[in-house]
Amino acid sequence: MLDPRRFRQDPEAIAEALKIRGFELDLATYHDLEDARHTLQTELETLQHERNVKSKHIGVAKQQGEDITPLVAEVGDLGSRLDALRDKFQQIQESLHDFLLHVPNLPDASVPPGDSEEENVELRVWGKRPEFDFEPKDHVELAGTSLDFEASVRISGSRFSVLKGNLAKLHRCLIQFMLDVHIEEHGYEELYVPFIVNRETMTATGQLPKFEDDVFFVRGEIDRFLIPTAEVPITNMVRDQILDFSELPLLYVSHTPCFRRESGSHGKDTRGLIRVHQFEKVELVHITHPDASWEALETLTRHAETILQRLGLPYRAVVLCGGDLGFAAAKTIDLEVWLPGFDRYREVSSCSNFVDFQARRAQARFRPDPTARTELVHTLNGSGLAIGRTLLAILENYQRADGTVQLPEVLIPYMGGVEVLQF
RNA sequence: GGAGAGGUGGCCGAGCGGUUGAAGGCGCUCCCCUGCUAAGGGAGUAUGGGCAGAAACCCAUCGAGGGUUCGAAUCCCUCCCUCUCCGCCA
Repeated sequence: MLDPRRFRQDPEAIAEALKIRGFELDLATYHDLEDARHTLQTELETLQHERNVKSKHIGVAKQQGEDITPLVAEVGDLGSRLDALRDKFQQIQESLHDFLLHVPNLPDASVPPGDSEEENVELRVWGKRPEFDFEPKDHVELAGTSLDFEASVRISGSRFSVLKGNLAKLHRCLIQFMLDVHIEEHGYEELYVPFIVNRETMTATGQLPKFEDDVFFVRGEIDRFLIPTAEVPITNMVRDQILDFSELPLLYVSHTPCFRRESGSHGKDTRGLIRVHQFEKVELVHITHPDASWEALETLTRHAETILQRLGLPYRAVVLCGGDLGFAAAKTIDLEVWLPGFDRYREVSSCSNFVDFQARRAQARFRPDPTARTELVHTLNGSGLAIGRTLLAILENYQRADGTVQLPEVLIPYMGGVEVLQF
């Protein structure tokens, strides 16, 4: 959520800044709500004050043994007038809050203009794309029966996967490898977190209220949702917390499954592991001092890149243009791995700085020094990396003419000495 | 699943219908005193909002939401959560 004060001060400037991401701010509605809020609030508070004063008088009079009936009469219908006014005020407050919850974050000044993916700007390219003296296969062809979509369709439906044998093991080892690097070399603290979360948690990170159609809902006594990314539970570690200055930055890493409805992507990426309802990720989250978040975005992105480099996978880093930017992000750098089977780069990590946007929704604060007022922290996250897509990138980049796959050096110890995958 | 006890500030904890945003303690900040140390004295110390900011003033907030009342931390209802005992269970 954007700062309501800043909003009040200059909504036109905010509307202008949001145009970069192609968001049309409904200024008329905003002004209507804000004006109504202001009028009602003043009116309500005056009336409340009146009631408080009179009630206090009654208390004093009663204690002194005076007759309070005339005083009670004087309060008259104040109560019912207050009730009516409070209802109206709360309704407006709710509408205004809801309005603000639907407004995306302001893009950082460095975010390039553009409407779609095509206008993202390449920052750097790493690694040499493999050259094959044969026609490279995609991961579905390569994995053969180790990737059992017939089973996953029977078990759950389309867009799920069943991995078998060494392919399933490689999938598990990738998780282990990534966690080890981030914990032992990059200094992250590992977390194990819930995969089913409540509405408040989903609202804090920005998935709700706007994107309820994109996530899986769990039926029950209270509303709960399957996490679409580990960012949700991890960032909510600091929801409603007041951290000490000395605790920052917090660096968390966690491996979780991610569940997505993919409701807007019918017919898109239907082949293989590229776009599924359930996949695994190792996620990096930074909770930082507001002055440190831009540097942290660099650090976090480099940490994710380290994984690709260790695995010897060619990739490029792109900065997302305004039109491709996610709802809560101020700036995002995507890491895209080269996929020979698709003859293109595909996203394996998305590293974002949310500045205070999520922190405000989450009321995640810190105290700069013992006497100071609390301030909002900044939050960042990025995949380090998406497991399924990394797995298929390994298959496609390391494939050989005979259909076997040579494993990257760093994974061999994890695989118990297995150097080549045969399917 | 059954029975019971609870949820109050950064933390502990009192209050159970009126001037209580909340005693007391711990912690923290500033000042004073004490030649170190230990200890002592004083003042201050929630969040959000009315309001860009400061002061003053005002409003709201005692797990959440409703209700009763002139007035609710306090009484009633619903929900959420925590703890203890029993049962069940990876």
